[in-house]
Amino acid sequence: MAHDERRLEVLRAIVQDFVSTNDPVGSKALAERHDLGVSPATIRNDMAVLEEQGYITQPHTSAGRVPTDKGYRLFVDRLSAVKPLSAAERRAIERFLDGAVDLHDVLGRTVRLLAQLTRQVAVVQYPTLSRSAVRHLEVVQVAAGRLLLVLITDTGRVEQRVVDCPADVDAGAVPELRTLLNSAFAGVKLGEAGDKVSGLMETAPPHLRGLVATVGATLMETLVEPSEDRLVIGGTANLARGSAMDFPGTMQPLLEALEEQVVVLRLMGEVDASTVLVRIGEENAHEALSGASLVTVGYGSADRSLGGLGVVGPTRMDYPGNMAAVRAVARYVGHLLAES
Amino acid sequence: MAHDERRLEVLRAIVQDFVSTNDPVGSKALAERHDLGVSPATIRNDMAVLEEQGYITQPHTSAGRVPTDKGYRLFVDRLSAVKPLSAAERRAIERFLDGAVDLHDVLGRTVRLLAQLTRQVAVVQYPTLSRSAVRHLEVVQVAAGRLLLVLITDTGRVEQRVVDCPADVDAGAVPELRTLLNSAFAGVKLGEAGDKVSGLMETAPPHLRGLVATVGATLMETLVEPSEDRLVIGGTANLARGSAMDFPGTMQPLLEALEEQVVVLRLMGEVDASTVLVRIGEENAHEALSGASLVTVGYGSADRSLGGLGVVGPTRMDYPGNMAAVRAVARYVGHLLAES
DNA sequence: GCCTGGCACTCGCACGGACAGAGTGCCAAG
DNA sequence: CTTGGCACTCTGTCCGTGCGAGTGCCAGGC
Repeated sequence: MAHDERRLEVLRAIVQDFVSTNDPVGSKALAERHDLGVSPATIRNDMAVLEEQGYITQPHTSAGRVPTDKGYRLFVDRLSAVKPLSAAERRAIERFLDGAVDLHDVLGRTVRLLAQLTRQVAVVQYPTLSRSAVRHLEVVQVAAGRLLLVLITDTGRVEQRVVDCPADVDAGAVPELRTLLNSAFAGVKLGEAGDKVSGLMETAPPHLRGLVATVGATLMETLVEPSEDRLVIGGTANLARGSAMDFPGTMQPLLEALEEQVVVLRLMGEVDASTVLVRIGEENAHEALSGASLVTVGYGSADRSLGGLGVVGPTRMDYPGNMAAVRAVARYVGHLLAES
Repeated sequence: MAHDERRLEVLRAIVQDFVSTNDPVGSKALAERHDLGVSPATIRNDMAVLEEQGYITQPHTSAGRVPTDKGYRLFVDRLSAVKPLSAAERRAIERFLDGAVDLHDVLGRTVRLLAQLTRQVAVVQYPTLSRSAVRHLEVVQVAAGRLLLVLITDTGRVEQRVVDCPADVDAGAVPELRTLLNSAFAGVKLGEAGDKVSGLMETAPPHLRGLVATVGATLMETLVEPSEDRLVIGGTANLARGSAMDFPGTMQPLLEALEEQVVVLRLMGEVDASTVLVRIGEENAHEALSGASLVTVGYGSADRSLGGLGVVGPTRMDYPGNMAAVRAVARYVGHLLAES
């Protein structure tokens, strides 16, 4: 029925106008700025229905309408067209990300790029350890009874741990240990490394047994536990830009939640590389995020996902634009890390 | 002259009251809250002089007085007693920092600790590469013509670079190269490594020459250039706490400057482990920092400084408290990194 | 049956005047 | 040099008013 369709069109217009102007939008302004082909009065009727259904609301009795979380949700699910990036933006992505020297650099550039592209807070998760594979294990003796263990993954991530050994370590044993560990672990996915550790205890030559036991314990912690899924955050200055309206009172709780990382990390756990996931306002169970929206997606090659990235901003954000930017950046980063 | 001394006492009282209440302080309130032994009228006279000398100012004709940057400066230089940390705080430092597993973890904990202790934005510089020494160099072949170079410093910092070689690398050459590099560089201070690289070109066995040349070039970049003096920042949520008054309008420029890092890094270059450096408001040449104060100090062992750390906040901050916290944390971190 | 123009109504907000309170500067006296 | 007193100058607040935006509803037209 044309009737229902126009009503959705009205909702779309409201969202678009409100996002770009940050003012509650009234029936008259809507009729002027969009070719809806009907008069303000008709739009008012539609708005009344939309409000009854919970898609929009009015801040005060005599102000225009503002989308609710539910309204944004409908907009994102059914009303927003994919918004292709401009050629300039595509070029910016390449120019920005190429020439990164190591993983840290890639992620640092990514977060700055995303923040700049979307003018929101950007968040990038370090490649999750358990999904990567061991490329190399390095053992360095830093003192008589102290070894430094360095793990290099095929995503370029480096983890290090100091291992205190009960007895002094024979210098000659270190290269042996290194060879042993590498032949056992090279190429093994971190999530599956736990079994190997116990296997190694038995097959190791006798004179290395003690050492392997000690090192193995630390290795277990490092490999198996998803100990620190780190997060890189950037563009927090963007929060302070339109703040007054966007975040009621203060944005302190939001900043705290971002620094806390754990909340965002949990959300990142749900991402997947094929679809951009949008969480709007109250949909985020966590209180501090209830006034914010997240646009996230997984990155990685086709066969495995490495981690997630995305942006955080006020519910009043440019969803189509941000979704496009997030997806494009994730694709590029995925390729970059897959080939290295 | 007792006269002058009391005037300074008045300034101290003004700073203390203003810092704790965030309200311009008037003569009457001062007389009540502090035992200055004189009447409000006398204090008014002193205030008039202090204002003429530029130490305080009044926001409006009929409001109390507020310290100027110059006033804070005098306070910091001559009026503030060292404020020892409470036993609880000392314990918090130890409990918080012990149990860190690697360098990244140490710095992450440090920045959180400082932010929590001072309720300001905390900033910690990664140990500057040029002041550290090489502990180990690792070479890993990740593809036929591609090597991964991992540098481990004695401060526990790890740097990695991918090296693309023009020709395929013989697998047997990798261990040789590793041994060669380590015997040449182990223990060498990074700042002095440049000479070694050129020396190495000549002394290397003929079949490794080409490889050494390629790897050497990358090594030079990594070792000699103070490429990325990274910064860890935390507690930005503290900026949003008292914001309204503390930062005129928006704190966006300050957040941007912090993310930019370069401004703060330059300031960090001037620190030294023996004295806590305080920069107040306009003393920071940079515009974005003109409304903020920095309290910084170097950390490291007695014989060499590794980097700087500190806090950033509104000029209206608890200088003695922050100075004490910054110094105490720097000492502890210095010890921690020196022994590892 | 749906759209439209008209109209009365409701608020929020900006403006302006009045007022109280805080704080000062100055002066004359101790 | 200090002190109490006093007049003065502001700011912040409260209130009342008017305006404008926007709505909801109704009766008439396509």
